[in-house]
Amino acid sequence: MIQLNNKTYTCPVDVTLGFIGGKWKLLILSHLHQFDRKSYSEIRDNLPGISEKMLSQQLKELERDQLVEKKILALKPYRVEYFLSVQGKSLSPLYAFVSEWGIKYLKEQGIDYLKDQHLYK
Amino acid sequence: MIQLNNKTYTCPVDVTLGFIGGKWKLLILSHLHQFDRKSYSEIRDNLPGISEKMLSQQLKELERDQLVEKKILALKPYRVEYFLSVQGKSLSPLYAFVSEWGIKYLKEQGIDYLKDQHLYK
DNA sequence: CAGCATCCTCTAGGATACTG
DNA sequence: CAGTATCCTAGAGGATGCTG
Repeated sequence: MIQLNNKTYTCPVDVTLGFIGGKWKLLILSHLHQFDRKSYSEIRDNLPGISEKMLSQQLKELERDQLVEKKILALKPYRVEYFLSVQGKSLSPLYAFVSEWGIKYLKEQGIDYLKDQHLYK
Repeated sequence: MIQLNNKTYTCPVDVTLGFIGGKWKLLILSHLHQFDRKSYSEIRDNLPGISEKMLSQQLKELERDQLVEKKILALKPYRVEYFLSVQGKSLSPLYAFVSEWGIKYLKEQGIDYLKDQHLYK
């Protein structure tokens, strides 16, 4: 067992899951990976089903864990943008692989995501 | 939105997460990746904290999703072994990356997992 | 040994309304 | 626009005991 920051992990995989585990983290991260910089409402609108509570909560945790950074663009009207930090970008191969794997799986099921992407908005 | 098997997915990442999401799946899969073939009790003992209910439930789902296969070795005494299917092995780069990332993160925190692995049993 | 069946807990996550 | 504050619930996950 690995002790770190008052938490216990069973193995390195468990450690990584501590950062990206849960229902939304990987979806948020891979969206930022795909679209570079996004406002709060852009992320929300690109993740159908997420509640505002979950979005702000997960973003806050991702900031705390230094995977995501926030930049305040303007105070009135209040505008921000979120983007992957260096640490967050170090997981880029993961976002890419998980997305590719999904696309490949869909293709095996007869769904051409890349071709029909406009249909899935 | 992508429709597949009566479920709705927001993007390919979401599709992949349908297979490996949750608290235990990736841990089970990466263990089988690391150790090739394992009996039920070996997996259980290598995943501290997992309940038997969770283990058998997750294994069953992984079998259903064709990421894991089970081979019955003997009937009395009943002996089985679990191992990654071809589909399960297609996620190997993921297991490797997630583990490597965790090891690298630990090293940045001053923990040399590979060197001190014997301490974490 | 490999696992169900039960029952239970708890918290991740959701709905809604409100604020700077 | 970008969030917070409350309140609430489903279901993921846990504990225990039993079976072929």
